[in-house]
Amino acid sequence: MAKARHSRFDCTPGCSVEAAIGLIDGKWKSIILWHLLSGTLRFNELRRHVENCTPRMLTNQLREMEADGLITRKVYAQVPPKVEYSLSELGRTMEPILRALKAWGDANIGLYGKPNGHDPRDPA
Amino acid sequence: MAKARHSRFDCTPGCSVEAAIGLIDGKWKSIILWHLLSGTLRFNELRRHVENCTPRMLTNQLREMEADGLITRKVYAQVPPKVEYSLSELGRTMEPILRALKAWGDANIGLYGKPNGHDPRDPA
DNA sequence: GCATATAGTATCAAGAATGATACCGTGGAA
DNA sequence: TTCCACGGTATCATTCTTGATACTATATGC
Repeated sequence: MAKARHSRFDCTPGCSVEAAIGLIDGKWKSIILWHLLSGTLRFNELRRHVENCTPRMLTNQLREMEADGLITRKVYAQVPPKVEYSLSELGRTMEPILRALKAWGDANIGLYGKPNGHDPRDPA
Repeated sequence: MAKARHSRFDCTPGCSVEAAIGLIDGKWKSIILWHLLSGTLRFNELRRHVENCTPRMLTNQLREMEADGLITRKVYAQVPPKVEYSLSELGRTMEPILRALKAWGDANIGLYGKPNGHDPRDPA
């Protein structure tokens, strides 16, 4: 988060929920985390996995998650460069969340996607 | 979502994750859903639960979630008006996600908040 | 000498999300 | 007669987020 969209300070009952979601609500974060669940990936590997994500955004999201302690960045002093991203221990603790999201999506994706091959809101 | 921040159409492997999170990434949505887990609430009850949320935003988020089929809006023909919000059946299926978020937040909230009773960034 | 691959960065622009504030109708209570 | 509660809406402004595009350094292979 460039600047916390979900505040981390108030503590109404929904606070913890807010806190947790605040860490994964970047446009690509959940997807990145999901892919990292399967193992370490290099920058360009991530780019290939997360299509349509510009390098700027990818760097952005990775840096934010690194700052949040969710992922680890390992740089190899090589040329051409080699940088590996992986889940930190903390990041791994998000696995239940990610799996719950995945499960829900798998179960309900038909609702707003391709029940009959196209989305109703899709003009084509 | 005024306009889907998380696209609902691509289908890279992280797709379902994206789809699920797309429905709850409004600034207040997860919190609203969390409170509705405990039962039906009226508009102003929600306002009291979700502090700092302007009526405009509350309406906004509620309408979006209604459009997404997550919540149900029941209007009573009374004066003064009475409107009740509750989780739809679909909304209820999000409970595992919400609980996972809550569990994570509860376990890790100390990381970025009040490890010693107050936030260091809190002026008071 | 030249192109290639890697892991980014810089700059600018657009678009989306959120906030602040004021306002609405109505029926009942004071 | 005036005020309040309820469930919002309207309008404007601001801030946050995201995208597009071009660009960098350097060792290696051709």
